[in-house]
Amino acid sequence: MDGGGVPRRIRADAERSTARILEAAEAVLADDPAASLERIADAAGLARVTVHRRFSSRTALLDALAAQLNERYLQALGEARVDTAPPLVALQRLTEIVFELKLTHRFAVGLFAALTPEVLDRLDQLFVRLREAGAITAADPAWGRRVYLALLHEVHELPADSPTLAPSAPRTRSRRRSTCSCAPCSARWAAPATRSGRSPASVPNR
Amino acid sequence: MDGGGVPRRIRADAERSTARILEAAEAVLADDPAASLERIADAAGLARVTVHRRFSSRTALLDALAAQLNERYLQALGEARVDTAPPLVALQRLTEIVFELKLTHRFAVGLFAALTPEVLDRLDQLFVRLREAGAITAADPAWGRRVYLALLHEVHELPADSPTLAPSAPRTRSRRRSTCSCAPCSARWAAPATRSGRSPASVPNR
DNA sequence: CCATAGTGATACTCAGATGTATCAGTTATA
DNA sequence: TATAACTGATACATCTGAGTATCACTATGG
Repeated sequence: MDGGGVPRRIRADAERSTARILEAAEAVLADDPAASLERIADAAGLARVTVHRRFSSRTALLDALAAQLNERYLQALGEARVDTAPPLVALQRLTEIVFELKLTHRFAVGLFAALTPEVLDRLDQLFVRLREAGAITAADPAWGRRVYLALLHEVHELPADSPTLAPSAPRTRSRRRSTCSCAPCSARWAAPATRSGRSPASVPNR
Repeated sequence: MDGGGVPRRIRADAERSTARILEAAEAVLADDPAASLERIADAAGLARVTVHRRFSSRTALLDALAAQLNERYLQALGEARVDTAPPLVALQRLTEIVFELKLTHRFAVGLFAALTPEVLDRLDQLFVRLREAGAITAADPAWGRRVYLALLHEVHELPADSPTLAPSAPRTRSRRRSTCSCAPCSARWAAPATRSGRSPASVPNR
């Protein structure tokens, strides 16, 4: 399936465009998952047509975002040496990195089934080791992983002025789109295709 | 602002329609938050025009869903006697009800800022009482509330065959839209207005 | 039973988004 | 420098959904 077609070398400057698009997409979509490709292109400082050239479809772009997140996760798992370091040490290292990931990949992080089985498995393995070490008691490692990620998520959703946390890291809490914190406003959940408001939120009040 | 307009009595008939629409909307939107009003109307067994007659706009419909959720929450808080019962007892009662709410109001539950300050305050008060009773140590009741809801949410997101839970309640886990569990498929996140796939998810893998 | 509220069917308008095509100009790189 | 890749601008075609209006029909409830 590689076909012996023409190599069609990719210019360095095109790769930069791709990177800028991905970056802009993450930023814009984190703020409004229903944002149009045009807004993403604007944020990237490129024309909409260029986005279409780099990504055959909107879906392809979103897939790329998910793939990027998984790469970062694998990188984080490697850096934290989750397979070899003492589990509690690994957990702390991982936490710092994942926390950062949740800030920088707010959109991708909210994608359904964003994480590949490989990433999930490696996370689960850490919880297996935590259990073996007696650090946790939960029988099911997947459950441990879910709770872990859920709690991290809640922390990262906390308002900046929360008395509970006094984070050292810079917290650029843009609180989604500022115009849409109110119930009626935010309720304009992903209005499929109209002039009416848009903007949703992945993990809200509940 | 009530204007002395014509009373325009509302027929019982119409109220039933409204209820059916809300019910259908919750079901359809839980499966696909970007679903069109047409699909909702279909699910309700009504014409799309009727939906527009009952709710002036899509936004109005979503607002109604949020309002309904808040009503249910207030009702739950009342039934659990969170203000008077021993806090741990209240917590358990509340948990059962909220757990049910998360199943029956999967969409509204995912709306950003769905819960009114009133509901949040009353929930927080319970955590204040829990702390006073020594049941928990968290300083910030809002944080307790968030963790509580987040964990409940994770439980309700667990796959039906999880070894961790052996729930007594019937668990109709439709796993969102069955066609869209895979990454590429689910990545078709709220494509604003095209023939390409749709369907997102409010609280996914992370 | 009858005035009236409610409904479905149909046909619109309007806006926004995706995706394609073309072409002229610009930039990287061998 | 010259080829090929990349880009922006522009113009389209197409689709989908929201929202409105009209009219004939049905069901409610006093």
